[in-house]
Amino acid sequence: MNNKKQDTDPRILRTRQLIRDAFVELLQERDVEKISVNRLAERATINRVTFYLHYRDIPDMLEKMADNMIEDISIVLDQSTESQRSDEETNWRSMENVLKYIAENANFYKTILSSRRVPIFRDRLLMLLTDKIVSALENKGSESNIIKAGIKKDVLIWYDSAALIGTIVAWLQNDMPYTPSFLAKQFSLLHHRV
Amino acid sequence: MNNKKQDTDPRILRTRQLIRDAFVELLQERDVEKISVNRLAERATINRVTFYLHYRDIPDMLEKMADNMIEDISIVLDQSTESQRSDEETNWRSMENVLKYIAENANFYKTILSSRRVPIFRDRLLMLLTDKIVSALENKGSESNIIKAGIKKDVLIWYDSAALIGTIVAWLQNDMPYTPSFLAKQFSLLHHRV
DNA sequence: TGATTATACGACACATTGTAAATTTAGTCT
DNA sequence: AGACTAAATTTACAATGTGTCGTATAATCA
Repeated sequence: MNNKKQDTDPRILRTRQLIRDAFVELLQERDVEKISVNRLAERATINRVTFYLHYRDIPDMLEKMADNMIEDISIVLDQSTESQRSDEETNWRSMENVLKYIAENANFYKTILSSRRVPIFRDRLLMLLTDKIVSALENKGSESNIIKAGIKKDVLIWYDSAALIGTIVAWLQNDMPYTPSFLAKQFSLLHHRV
Repeated sequence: MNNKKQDTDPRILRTRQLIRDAFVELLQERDVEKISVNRLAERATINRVTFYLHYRDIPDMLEKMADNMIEDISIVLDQSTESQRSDEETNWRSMENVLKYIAENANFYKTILSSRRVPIFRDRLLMLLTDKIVSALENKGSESNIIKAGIKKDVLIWYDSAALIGTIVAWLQNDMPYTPSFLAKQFSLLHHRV
């Protein structure tokens, strides 16, 4: 793999870290439309051309940053489900661990997730959570009370995954007034109200 | 009021309509980052300078379009609650009417609501629905089963408002596989599962 | 009809973009 | 340590986009 060099060369890591930090800084100051490669490079104390060595343009940069975010959170999820049985208890633990991880990196996640003009991070997280909910539902099977109550499965999936991501964002925007553990428990109550 | 002229002069109305249509068209073709005032004016068959007579820049245009959208939907909401008080039946009718209205303008709403890079319309709609849910909850009072079950009120509001908007967007993105009436009924089932 | 004003047109200074050299600097490897 | 490799810098360039001038034209309204 050529990735090895990309992931170990300290010059590359340093530059990417500088770009990432500068982007988060600028995003706290202004809308994303006003963030030019010019300003980004200036703030990151790198040359403008160097930016183009790493990313095609700013949307490309956002995508790759979102990829990394999903990778990080997936690792947390995988660690939570090591034991492999996908019951209620496991799902609740997973959510708790994800929230804890987000809380530990609150500055980063608050900025990128709650920034109104950069929905890509929210979208990616939504996809991840949707997958999680789908597989949880499939394990539950068709005898679920929800389905019996006349609620369509896809509507339920749309509803709950959007609810999860929206609540997490609101929680961050309000500076995390509840502990990760408490919020995870709230999700558990809300999600299984039937 | 000076607004009168702004709202009646056919030249102004025509120009704004041209801009709006051109924007929706372009948004279906490319990401919003690639929509310049240049291209927008060209597609709208107006002079570029004319755009600046109406809007400061593209974000300003988006805001004003979102204002109009909220205005339109608020009218639908007000019509639904004209005579009646705010009981369950009324809330359900309101939602049904909003969904019907959106379905009638599906092309416009699908484009602007489901476009990933233009979250302002979704955000505004979220705020509107949040208000609606808050007032519905307040009418219900504190004897609500939900509150008794240990679910925090603000968490519930975050959860359900995000769920509503997310489901509507998913419904549009999937080309409205259910009728407005059916989906409103699904909301009713989901929202009152306790 | 005459006054008003939205729009068109051409032009301007300036910023941003994306790319292409050649060169310097820093990290890696033996 | 010295040689090799590649990342980063520097400078330059054409193309595009931005926001704002006058001034002229044409549609609207009273």
